[in-house]
Amino acid sequence: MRKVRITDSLAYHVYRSARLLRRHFLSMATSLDMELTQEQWFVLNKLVLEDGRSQVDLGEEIFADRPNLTRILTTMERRGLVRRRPDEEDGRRIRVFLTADGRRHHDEFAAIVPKARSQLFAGITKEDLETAIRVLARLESNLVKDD
Amino acid sequence: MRKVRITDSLAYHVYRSARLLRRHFLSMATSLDMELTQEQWFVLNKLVLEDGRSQVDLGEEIFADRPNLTRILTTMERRGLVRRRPDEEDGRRIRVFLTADGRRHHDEFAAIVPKARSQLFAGITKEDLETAIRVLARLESNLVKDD
DNA sequence: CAGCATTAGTTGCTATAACAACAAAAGGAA
DNA sequence: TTCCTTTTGTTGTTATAGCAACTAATGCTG
Repeated sequence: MRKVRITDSLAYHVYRSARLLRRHFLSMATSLDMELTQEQWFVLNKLVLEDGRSQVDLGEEIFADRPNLTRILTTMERRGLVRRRPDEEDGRRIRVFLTADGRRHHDEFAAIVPKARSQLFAGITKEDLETAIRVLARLESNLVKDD
Repeated sequence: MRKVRITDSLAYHVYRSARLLRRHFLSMATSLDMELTQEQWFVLNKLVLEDGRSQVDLGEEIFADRPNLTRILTTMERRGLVRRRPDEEDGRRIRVFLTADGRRHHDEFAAIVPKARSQLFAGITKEDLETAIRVLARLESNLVKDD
């Protein structure tokens, strides 16, 4: 049998990049004296673009499943970044809103993103970066399809 | 301020791909009646290439930090996939060995990897795939450098 | 060789991830 | 309207992720 060497695989690099990015993200937040995880940042970002979304809506975009999102939001609510309010028309839904502090966290973090990106992507051409994004997007759609 | 839209970023796609790959991996293992996580597979793969490595050695390659690896190995040992034995020369080190069952799990899973890959990478050219791997590898080295 | 720094591994704490099971509300069909 | 299905969110269990702190063994230095 031909040996499978995981370190040659895209899957391995996706896994490794994801871990390193996660760690990098945490240290960026810490450098701003914030306690903010990558997933919490995704949520803040989504809420800035469209406040008051239901949890299901948020989950579809950041791709957290419902239980995860419940817990992420519980943590964020405890930290005062978001507020949850029942939907007045649909008793099952809960709408999620940014607090002033949540918005402040978002803006502060967003301000350093461009500089962070330029460091992360040093030595990578624009074309290659776009190719990588396109490859991952296709990989994602291949993976979603076979659900 | 220009809006940062995370879904346009490579970081977002790395995060999303990693989640989808993780999930896909689990369902592949389940389809073989195995209870095997992605990280456990990485460990098996490394041990097949070189058995009896220390935990630090394993950690460097699969990039789990020491506490994580301790717990992953504890789980794997409980499931009978690996065996830990103290290094006879260095009392601090613990060497990790594949069990027969661990090797069986590895071989069974390795056998379906090529087919899985062809599904995952459908519609992606060899060149683009290689570009994506190269981009991620560079991203990783950029991230490791600034530690 | 005595004292201290380093290395390897573990434990504790908190957060995310995947899955199953559950409860409550809404919606649809007989 | 009653019953059943679907949708939304929560809770429970197990596993990984990141960090700090700890122990034990080793190695270095005076």
